[in-house]
Amino acid sequence: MLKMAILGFLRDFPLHGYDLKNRVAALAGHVRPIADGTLYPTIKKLEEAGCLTRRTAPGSVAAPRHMLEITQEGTDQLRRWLRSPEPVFITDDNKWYVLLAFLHHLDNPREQSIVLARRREFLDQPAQLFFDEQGRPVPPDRLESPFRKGLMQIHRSVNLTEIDWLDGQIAELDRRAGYTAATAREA
Amino acid sequence: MLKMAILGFLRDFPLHGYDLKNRVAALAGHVRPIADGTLYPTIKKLEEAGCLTRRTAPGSVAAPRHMLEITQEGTDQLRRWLRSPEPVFITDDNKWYVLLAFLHHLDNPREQSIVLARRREFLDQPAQLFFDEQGRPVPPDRLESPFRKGLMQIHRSVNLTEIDWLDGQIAELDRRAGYTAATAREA
DNA sequence: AAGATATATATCGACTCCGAGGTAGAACAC
DNA sequence: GTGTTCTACCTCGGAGTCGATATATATCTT
Repeated sequence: MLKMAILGFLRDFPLHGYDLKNRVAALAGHVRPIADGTLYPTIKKLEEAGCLTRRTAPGSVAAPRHMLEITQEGTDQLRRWLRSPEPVFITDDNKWYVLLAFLHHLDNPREQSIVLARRREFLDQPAQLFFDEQGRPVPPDRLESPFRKGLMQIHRSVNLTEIDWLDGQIAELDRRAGYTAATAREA
Repeated sequence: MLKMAILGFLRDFPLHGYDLKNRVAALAGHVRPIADGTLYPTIKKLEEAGCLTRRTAPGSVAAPRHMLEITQEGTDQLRRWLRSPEPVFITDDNKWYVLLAFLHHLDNPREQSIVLARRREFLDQPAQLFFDEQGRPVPPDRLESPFRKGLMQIHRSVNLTEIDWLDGQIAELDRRAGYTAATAREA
């Protein structure tokens, strides 16, 4: 997840580690800062893998910065992750939202649409969150805990909101992909 | 998170590992199954810490089950985690929803209200998710990516839904806590 | 009769990430 | 002038989790 976020941000424009840290924190955990001990070793690994290069530049107020730039290899890797995300990126909300934040780097509307459809399919499964002693699902109105009731209520509302957006977005992307295909045939 | 979920479920009624696995999967990742290699060592650790005991019982169709029961020590531990959750349990949606699923095990409405208020306070912070090259926040309507736009839109809608529910719930709990205090003073 | 599937438990190596610690310079408050 | 905060980088140990692998039984399918 962190690797995707780093390459995704660098695809927009070059950044140094400290800046990256703040951007990832704002996006991923909203406000949960990403630890230095996580960020810097990950940058190092991406550099060793040839996904990014660094240039030392003078710091604005303090120590010199390492300006990071994404390479062609890094761009390819990012696109592979976005095009064929692992299942957990579809089902884990945190990871999904990070993926969504960089999906525009996949420049083919058809490919974007396919990823959104995977999420859409996942959200379609009705949520059975709680079960009784015999293993039978307990419907929201039978739950004794008001917190569990609220949890399911919120969960349902959130899902409907996202499904709504997904449907509109998928339709729009498919329309555009259709035009692109038609234009390509004409030419 | 997994430890809290295990003790939380066992607080309702005794369960064996396999059953626990399915319940945690349904709740936590919604559908993301928790790996065996995660569950069983965690159960073992909780047992060693005196938080649960196990009794071997014949399996319904297969190998013998280890029926797990929570101890007084385990109940105390669970309540401590619920009463004073670490910051990440407030800010990470996945973890927060797990906490919410077991908050009814904290039987004092005042304590429950305090936890909800912490979440409420966190949600009040306006989300600045994306920044431009100069580090200035980019408002949703200025974002070029429709995915980022959707992301912020959904995020906002979700927050409002949860805030609404939290406010109602906190008011109800405080009302009840007031009554309890009044009744206690009368007696 | 053989193979797949569901139940049920357990270990091990790998990976991700965090938290605590260290280095260092500039700005700002007291 | 001294302490604190913010910028900026880095390492090490540990916690948590996953995926692969192993074992075993019962049922259902072919």
